[in-house]
Amino acid sequence: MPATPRRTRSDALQNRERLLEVAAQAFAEQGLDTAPAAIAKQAGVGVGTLYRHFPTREVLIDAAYRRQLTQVCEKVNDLLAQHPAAEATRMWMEHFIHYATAKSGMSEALNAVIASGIDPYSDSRVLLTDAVATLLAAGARDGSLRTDVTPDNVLLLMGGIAYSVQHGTEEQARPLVDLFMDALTKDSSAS
Amino acid sequence: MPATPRRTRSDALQNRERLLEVAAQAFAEQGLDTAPAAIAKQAGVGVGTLYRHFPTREVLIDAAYRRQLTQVCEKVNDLLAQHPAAEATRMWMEHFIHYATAKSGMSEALNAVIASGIDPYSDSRVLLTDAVATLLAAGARDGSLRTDVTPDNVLLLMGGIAYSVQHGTEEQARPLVDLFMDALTKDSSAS
DNA sequence: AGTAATACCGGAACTTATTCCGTTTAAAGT
DNA sequence: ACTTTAAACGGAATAAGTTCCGGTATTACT
Repeated sequence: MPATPRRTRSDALQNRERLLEVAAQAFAEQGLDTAPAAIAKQAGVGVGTLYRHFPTREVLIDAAYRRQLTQVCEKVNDLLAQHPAAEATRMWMEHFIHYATAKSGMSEALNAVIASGIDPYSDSRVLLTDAVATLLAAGARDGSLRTDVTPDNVLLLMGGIAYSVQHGTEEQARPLVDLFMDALTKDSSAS
Repeated sequence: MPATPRRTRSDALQNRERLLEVAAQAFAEQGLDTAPAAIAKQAGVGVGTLYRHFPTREVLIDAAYRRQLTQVCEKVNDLLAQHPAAEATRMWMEHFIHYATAKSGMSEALNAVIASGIDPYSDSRVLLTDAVATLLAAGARDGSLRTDVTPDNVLLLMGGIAYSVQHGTEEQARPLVDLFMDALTKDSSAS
């Protein structure tokens, strides 16, 4: 048994970084169904290398969009600092939707991440879940949001909205966000 | 130019029917990712025949689940005949969810159909849209449902719920249905 | 019934995604 | 500096999905 926790090779790190860069650009320009082989080639590595770093399409997408997603999720803290929970939530959802419409491929990516309950522990999913959890917790504290909803519930429905937006415009998503917010802000003593 | 609108060959019809039967069973037993080749083989035809009748996976799924979906959608009329619109809607949603949890593969199929805004004119999608539209219209008539929501909006969110149910239990879906119904029954004069 | 036209059939060929494995090369120890 | 070790590499091999085309069987017509 090799008890040598040898550290990661430097070329491996570089290749990984390169792949991520290329993938992010390729996804944005040509959509999520860009051929893995093409990405590998442009990054100057073999497909084997790509698959070793990112075993499935999902993992690659997840990693490629992580940075952007991080930005979206960080917005939560800013918003909560300046607005009551319910309002912050609405604003965040709109921010989220805006992002989904603005960045080509983003909503596809979001859905790939959100809808894949298969792997609830992907980094991006954790990121999103935490963001929503923070909002819900704040809502519970100031009493502006109902307490019988889980972050997963919210994410799932937001994924649905993002998906619909993908084929429509930001304006078309508005009614859905309104609808959803109405539901979230309703007194939680129902039923 | 052959102006002979020759009628469809009888063996073609039989094959199509056979494929549908086999596909429905295979999907139910082994999930939606059953290999096309396997379905074709069990139906005793070549893959070419399968693809001619059902050009994409979606079309096949759509066709295979049509009958079951029809049943679910027909329930709308029964429910509306005996209950006010809002209550009928809630009951129908629960029926829908129940179906999604009971029939293995059903929620996958539902999502394949609903989430594929790509082809808004698939037969099953029309079926579902009509069902929801009927409910919403009834709600508008008796004033129990808000009027600023489209059937597509509703379907999309129901798809999300169905998807979450796929990985959970019927009970876990309840809060989401409640949430959604709260939103739908809320006064539509908002904002 | 016999024949011509053509819709349909089956599976081979092609394409694209994923896995596997012999070779290379950076890292750690001498 | 040199050797050892195994992590990482590239691309060939495999698997799965989809298209294409030569052959066959059904229909419509005589």
